[in-house]
Amino acid sequence: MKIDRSVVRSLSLFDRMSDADLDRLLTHATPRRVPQGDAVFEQGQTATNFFLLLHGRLKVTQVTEDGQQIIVRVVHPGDLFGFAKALQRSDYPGTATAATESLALSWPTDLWPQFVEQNPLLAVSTMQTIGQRLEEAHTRIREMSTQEVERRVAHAVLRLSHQAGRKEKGGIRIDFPISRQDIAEMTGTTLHTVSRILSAWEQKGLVEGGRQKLIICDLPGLAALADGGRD
Amino acid sequence: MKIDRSVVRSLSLFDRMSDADLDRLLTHATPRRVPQGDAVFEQGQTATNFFLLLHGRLKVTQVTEDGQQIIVRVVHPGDLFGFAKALQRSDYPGTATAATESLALSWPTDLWPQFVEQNPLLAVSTMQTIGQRLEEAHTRIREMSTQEVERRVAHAVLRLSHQAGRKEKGGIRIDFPISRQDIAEMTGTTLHTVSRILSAWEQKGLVEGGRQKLIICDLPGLAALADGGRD
DNA sequence: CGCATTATTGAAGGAGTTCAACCTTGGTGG
DNA sequence: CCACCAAGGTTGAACTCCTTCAATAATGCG
Repeated sequence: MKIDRSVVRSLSLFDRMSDADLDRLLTHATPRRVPQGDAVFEQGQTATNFFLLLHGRLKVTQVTEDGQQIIVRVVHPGDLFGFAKALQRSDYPGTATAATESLALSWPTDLWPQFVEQNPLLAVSTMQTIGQRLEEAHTRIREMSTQEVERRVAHAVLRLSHQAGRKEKGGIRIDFPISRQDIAEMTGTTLHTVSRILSAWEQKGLVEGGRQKLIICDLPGLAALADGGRD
Repeated sequence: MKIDRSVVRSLSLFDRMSDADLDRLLTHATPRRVPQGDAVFEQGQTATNFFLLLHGRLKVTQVTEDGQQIIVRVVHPGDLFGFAKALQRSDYPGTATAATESLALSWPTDLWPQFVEQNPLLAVSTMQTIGQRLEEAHTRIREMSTQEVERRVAHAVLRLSHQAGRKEKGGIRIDFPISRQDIAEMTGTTLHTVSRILSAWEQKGLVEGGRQKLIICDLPGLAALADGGRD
C-alpha cells in the first residue's frame, strides 16, 4: 500500500520536507476513496484517524440538538482534516461528507505524535492552519454580527471562488456541486433567501445559477457588493 | 524583576511543570499593570509580546472597516492571550482592553520558540487552548445561525456566569463591569434588544440588572431558556 | 417516464432594528 | 456638598428585512 511521493510532493504542507521523511510518512498512510454523498467520519464518532484530502471536496457539517444543520467549512485538496486528537479531543466535532467523489489519505491518530516529532515543520504548519481556521471563524462571526444577508452571501461566494474556482468560458465556476441550501447553511440564512438573492444577481449579470451549480460572471461587481454600502 | 513562583503555581497551565523550569520561564517575564479602560495591545499592532493574565478581566474586540465593533472573547485570569506569533501572525488580530484593573505577565514573542521547546507540555496545552477557542467560535456561529436573540443572550450570560461568576447573596454575580452594549457585541444584536430582554428577565425574577452589573438569580431557569423551546 | 430532489416565487407575518425621547446613576468640579 | 453632565439604560413606535408558509416549476437520475 505504498503511495508515491509525487502524489503529495506539490502540496505546500510538504514543501520543505526531505524525500526520506516524506516516504516514511507515506508508508503509514492508507488511501481512501469516498463516493459522492458518503461520510468520511461522523459527528461524535471516536477520532481514530486523521486525514489529508488529495482530490475532491468535503463539506464539514454540525447538527444541533434540535436538528438544524450548519456547514462549518469546506475541505479542499491539500487540506488536513479530522485532526481532532491534535486538539486533545477524542471525538470528531463534525461530519465530513463528500460533495464530489473524493480521495483522502488516512493515518491512525496514534501516529500523530511521531508524525509531529519527526517533522517539527509539520507541527508549525498545523498550528498555522488552525490559527487560520480560528481567524476564518472570527471573520464569519463578525460578518454574521454586523452584515445583512446579501453581503454575507456575497462574501461566502467570493471565498468559494477563491478556494474552488475554475475558470470557464463566461466566468469562474465553483468546482463542485453546491446547492442553495448549502450556501444558506454557510451564511446562516434560509435557502429561500439565498434563492432570491441569486436570482436578483442573475438579473444583474453578476452570476449564473443552476441546479447545484454556480458561476461568477462579474467578480469585481460581487466584490463591490461584499465590500458594502460605504459610499 | 523576579516573579515569585507561587503567583502562578496554581494555574493549570503550569500544573506539571518543575519548579526549575517555571523559574526559568519567570525570569524572562515582565509584570504589567493595566488600569481599567486601557488597552494591552491594539488591533493591527505588531505582535511584540505574548501575555498571561494573572488578575482582572480583558475584553478582546475587533472593529470592522465600517466601524462596527464586536467582542471576540473575554480573557480570564490564567488565560494566555496575544500569542499571535504562535499562529504565525505578525500583528494582533484584535484589541485587548481591561474591563477592570488587571495584571498580566508579558514575554517577548521571540522567546516563544524556546518557551515551547523547553516545555513540550506547554506546546500541547497551547494547542488545546486554541482548539477550545476554535470550538467556542463554532458554537457561537452555530448559535448565531440557528437561534433567536433571546436564547443567544441566555447562552452568553450562562457562559459568563461559569467563567466569571462569583456567588453572592441573592445570586451569582458577573465579576466585572459589563454593559448591555457589551452583551450586544457578544451576541450580535443591539443594546436595545438586550436591554428589553434583560428587563423581561428581571420581571420574571431570572436576573437582577443594574448599571454595568448583572446578577443571575435563577440559573436553572436561564438554562431552560437557553436550552430552548423543545417541549 | 416518473419521481425525488432542487429551485423559484408570492404572500403574510414577525422578530429585531432603528429612531427617538427620556430616565438614572455616579463622578467631577465649582 | 450639591449641581451638573456624561455615560449607561429604558421604553415606545415605526419600519424592514428576513423567515415562514405555500404552491409551482425545473432538473436529472434510476
